[in-house]
Amino acid sequence: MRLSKLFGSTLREVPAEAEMTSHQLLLRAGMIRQLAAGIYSYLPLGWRVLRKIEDILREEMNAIGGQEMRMPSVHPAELWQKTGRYFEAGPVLVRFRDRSQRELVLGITHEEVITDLARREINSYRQLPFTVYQIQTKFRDEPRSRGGLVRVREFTMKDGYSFHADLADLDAYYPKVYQAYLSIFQRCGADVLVVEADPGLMGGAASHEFMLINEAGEDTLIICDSCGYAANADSAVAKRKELRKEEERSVEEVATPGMTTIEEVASYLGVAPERTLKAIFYMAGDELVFVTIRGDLEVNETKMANLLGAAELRLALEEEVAGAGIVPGYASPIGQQGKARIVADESITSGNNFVAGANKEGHHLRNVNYPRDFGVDLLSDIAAVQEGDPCARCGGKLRTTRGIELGHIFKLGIKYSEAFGATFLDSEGQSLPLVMGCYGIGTGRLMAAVVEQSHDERGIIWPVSIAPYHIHLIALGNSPQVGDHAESLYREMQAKGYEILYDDRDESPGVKFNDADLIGIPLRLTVSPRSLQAGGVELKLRRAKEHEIVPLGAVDHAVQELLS
RNA sequence: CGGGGCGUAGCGCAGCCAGGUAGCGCACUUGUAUGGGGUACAAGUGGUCGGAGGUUCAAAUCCUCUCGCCCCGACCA
Repeated sequence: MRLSKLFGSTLREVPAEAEMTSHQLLLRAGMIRQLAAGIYSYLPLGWRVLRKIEDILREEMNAIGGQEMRMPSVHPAELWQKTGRYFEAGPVLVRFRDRSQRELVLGITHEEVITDLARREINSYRQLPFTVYQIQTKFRDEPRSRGGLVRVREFTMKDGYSFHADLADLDAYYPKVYQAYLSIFQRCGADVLVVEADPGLMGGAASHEFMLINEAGEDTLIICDSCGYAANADSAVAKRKELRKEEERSVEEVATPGMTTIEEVASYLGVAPERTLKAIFYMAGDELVFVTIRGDLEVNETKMANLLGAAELRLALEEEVAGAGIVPGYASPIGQQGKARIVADESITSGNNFVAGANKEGHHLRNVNYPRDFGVDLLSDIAAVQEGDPCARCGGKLRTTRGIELGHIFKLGIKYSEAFGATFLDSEGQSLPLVMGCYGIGTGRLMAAVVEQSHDERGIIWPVSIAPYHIHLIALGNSPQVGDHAESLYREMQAKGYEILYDDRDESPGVKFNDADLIGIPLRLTVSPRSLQAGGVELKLRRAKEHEIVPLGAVDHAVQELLS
């Protein structure tokens, strides 16, 4: 490709809307352009990168038995109503009507469509197991897109689905996908950390996320350096600090005028925060939920939402709390049955003689004990893991970091097959639901992640595997000799099968070098009067500092060596 | 959805407070010179100032409404 003819140009200045490094570089290098919030065009250079990522995805998915197929992006709403996700998904799912008033949605993922297909196509255990996948456009009307390609509304996703006769077979297949994913990310040049994750709206028993460690990432990760435990903060668990149990004393009311926060109450009464019970109120849909947790801990809202099976969860307003007959700031878990659903973190069992609210303005209670003094509707682990907490597995110190989710794999189980009645007959003639797994990777986000990880102050540094071209050929000066050599080198390398971008523009050396560094093609060849005088062509790897001069006849060999 | 910021030429910005018929840098076009890290000089092209309404003799500038974009948070398959 001749740079003089390439559609899409490099930008000297950073567009004002770009904050994240990958966003800035992809825009500046002429790879992508924004059309609307979270909606991007891929220019020829960016598109080549994306297609190379797709090719790697295909190879790796095919290698584990995946069959590529393609499903539509517009779905009948009915399909989504069957699983209930029509309502659970909320405004992220775009809904509209066609000319005959049929309700339609834009697919945010394809469990519904594939399960509906499987229901029709699969009758017998003899057809199992199988895996299908597609590389297809999704539209999710995100509350907020951000960071260029990191979080967009329209995006391309590789989504795969496997179907099994039983859970054991899914369990046996799942690690193969896991390995294939590791291989995909490694080949694309993205260093990932696999973490245990929260399946969320997808449902199912277990899931793993493949995360790129990055400060600008949207997810908080919990990591144990001593045993290797790694989890998304939304599902991470830690060992709880057990408090010394004292002899249970009887409940005693104390005046705490104006003290409504744990810090105020604890210091006023001279007790440690972990010797108090915190009360937090949520609205799950339109139900008021009273959460009680040890004073030194925080609630993890994702764990909460999962526990309650709530699609929508938000902090309750003070009026909503007061309206239920509970005194905000002095709420007590005692005697609240019927006013709200009472949810407790397991930490309330880890100590006793707690300070809690008295449900009376300006008063708290000492020596509150569970279950002696109050009952709860649900008792579970809903505490957020914090930096420095002890690891649940080995007791080591947990640390937190941020990450970008590049891939997510789920053991779905029978959630969808049950909803659709997707069953098969086993060898004994018994009708059973199909057991499913699903596996997703966002291609554009992966592209952005590689840039996040692999760049310097001058621009992108593509790995050979997904670089838009292998070679960036630069001709300097306007001497006919240079021009002729560059032209014939361009043709020769093209004929040998190299993907080569030839900067044939009449630009100054500085412009050409800077553009080459910005675009980030792995190998740069320079032909100039100076290089010819030195004996040939200058070769330089984008990631290297030094260059070498190679005679014209030996370029092919040297290139082959450098690119492998 | 809550908080903050910004919409003026393809990109980056000034002008707005104190209304008077739009400017700078880069890019682009042409020419000359230059030719190893965004080269110099000269001459040019390009904008209904996001949109609508209002105030005024006069609106990029003041007022009202509206649309869009970014950042933080909420949310996140």
